[in-house]
Amino acid sequence: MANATMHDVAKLAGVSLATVGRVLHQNGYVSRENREKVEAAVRQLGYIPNSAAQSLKNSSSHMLGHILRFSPNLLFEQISQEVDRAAAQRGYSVLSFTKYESPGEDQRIVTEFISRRVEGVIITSILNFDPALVQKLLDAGIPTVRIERAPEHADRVLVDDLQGAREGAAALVRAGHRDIAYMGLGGNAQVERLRLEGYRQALEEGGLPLCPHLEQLVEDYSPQAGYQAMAALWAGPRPTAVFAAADSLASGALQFLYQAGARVPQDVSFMGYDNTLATLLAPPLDSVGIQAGPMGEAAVDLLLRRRQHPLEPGQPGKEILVPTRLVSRGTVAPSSRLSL
Amino acid sequence: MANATMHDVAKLAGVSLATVGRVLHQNGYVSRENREKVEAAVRQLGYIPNSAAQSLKNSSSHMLGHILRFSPNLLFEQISQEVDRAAAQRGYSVLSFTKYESPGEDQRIVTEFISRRVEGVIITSILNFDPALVQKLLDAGIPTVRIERAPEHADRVLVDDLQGAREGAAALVRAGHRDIAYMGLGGNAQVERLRLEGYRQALEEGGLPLCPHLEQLVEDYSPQAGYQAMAALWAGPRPTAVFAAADSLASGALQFLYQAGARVPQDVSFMGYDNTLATLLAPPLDSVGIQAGPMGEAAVDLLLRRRQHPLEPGQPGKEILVPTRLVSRGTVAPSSRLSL
DNA sequence: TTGAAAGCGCTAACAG
DNA sequence: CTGTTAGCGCTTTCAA
Repeated sequence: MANATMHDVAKLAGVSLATVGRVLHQNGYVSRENREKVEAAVRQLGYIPNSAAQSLKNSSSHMLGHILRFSPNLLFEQISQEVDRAAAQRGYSVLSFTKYESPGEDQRIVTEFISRRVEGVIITSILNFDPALVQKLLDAGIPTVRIERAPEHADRVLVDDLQGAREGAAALVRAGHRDIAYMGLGGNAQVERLRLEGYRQALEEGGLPLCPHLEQLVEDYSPQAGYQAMAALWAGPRPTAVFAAADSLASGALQFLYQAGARVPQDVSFMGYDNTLATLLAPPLDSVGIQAGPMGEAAVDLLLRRRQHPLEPGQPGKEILVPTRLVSRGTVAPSSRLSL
Repeated sequence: MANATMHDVAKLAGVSLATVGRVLHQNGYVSRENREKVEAAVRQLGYIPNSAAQSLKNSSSHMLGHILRFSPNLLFEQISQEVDRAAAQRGYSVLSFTKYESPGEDQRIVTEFISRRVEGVIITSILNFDPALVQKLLDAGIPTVRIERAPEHADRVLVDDLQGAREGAAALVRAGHRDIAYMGLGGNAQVERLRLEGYRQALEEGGLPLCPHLEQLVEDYSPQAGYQAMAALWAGPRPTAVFAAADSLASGALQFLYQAGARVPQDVSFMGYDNTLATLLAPPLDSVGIQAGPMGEAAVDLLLRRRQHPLEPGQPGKEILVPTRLVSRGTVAPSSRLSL
């Protein structure tokens, strides 16, 4: 029942603990004969090292921690997968916690990470994660990296939202649209500011005026918010194209258009953002893709590299900017509205 | 930098290790005076126990393992969240692995679980997970529970798919539809058999004939498959209602209908299954909801209970059937086709 | 009511 | 080339 230990292996092979250790770690000299005896014993017993003992001895757990929050789109789930995969490839396992809004939650998670002696922590898209607790991790010698929403001073992996949004809106401009609406989150968090700014830059670069009534700023990324925003746009002077700063908003916007009987792209062109739900919607949407794979890899690498060169207090953190990738599926059509 | 140990606490408090232990575990007798000294020292040092040492000593890791596979819908992500949450509430952390199809993957994951001495493993919706490896877990004294796809003999948490599908199709029957199509996965895995069977039962109970050409069996749960299935249905004698055995299939079906210019529910009523994407689609879909919360809880509880009463070899595993919950959003309309 | 001490399984320095 | 040994940090028995 209980697992075999190195001791059992040594006894069965008729050698000492140290010899077993040498074979297992392939270091030091071991006679061919003993090596084979040990290998046979390992196989026969199905010996698997006890990682608690290893952790204790080496003070290294080979685990990373990941904190994220549930969200209405699939992006964080994707990032979670990719973080796990990247970690696995580097011999690490990931302890994930989904943060819920319950008092003491942050505290509990951080304590758990410290207790488990994780070797790094990834915080995905939670700007306000209690800074004192992040500091507590750093004090415990645990490097921390942020994905997507991050304070300036932290190590972080960000989406190139300015460029991404610019590219998304530019595609609409290039198709000849002049009345291009934007829907996205309000507030002045960096992510939202950059997406809006990218949209505006694209319009200006296309020689188009910015119309406040075409900028719908909503309160959250729910489909409902997208629905409302689209309803508002449809009531006023109608745009011929819409750029939604998240596929989840696009989802709601399409629900409104469906109900209103307007068709995409015949009646209005559409561009989404993040490329998570895009393939699931009707019609499948053009969307500015966020690349979860590279982000997960970058985060894990940054963390592991910090083990050699810890972030000195006061030093600015390292920022890795991951480019977006626009995917076209036919919801951007040439503008049919006469422009002269 | 490195964390304080019990030793540090003892020294600072001027007592022995054993006394610190007593305070920490609230057992044994400790004088009020010493208790307060220890508590003060713990606070001052920010002492957090090293769980590797605890695991080693207690041979119990307070971790569970979870294996799941990436899927095109959101169900498994939901289950993953709920498993994590249920485990956290019971003082356990979860080590999750997403299984990719790469050789040696199963082996690697199981070895990792045994090495970490997880106290139970949840396998979500992977019927063919190498049985020899599951046996290896059991041999190592690690109980295992399956979610959604499970061999008969295993402890398992299943969706009541027969009842769920019956209820979903029955809603269409009640609305007066006589030509109700089904789209779902072929093959004879239990999940798929039961959903199809539920659909058929509902039709029979409504006195409707079963028409083979209305049963579209596809190869996978992708939107593309749903699209194709809907195209096939739309080409033949058209149904007035469609029951999709997964929201991801519904997603593709709606894409086809959108393109074909048919409207839901005016031209065809629609019922989805699993209720994951339903709120994101246009129009938001009626769907038979799978309850990830109760499933996650049941799985964790089953696992933890097995620590007291291990599953004897030969004994049949325990099965927990979680009911579905139909959610209406207006895509089932009365049939307009004359029935007499 | 308290402390000393053994040992969980593993690693690695040291002595042969 | 091989074996002995001292811990890593914690729990718990035993003796005081």
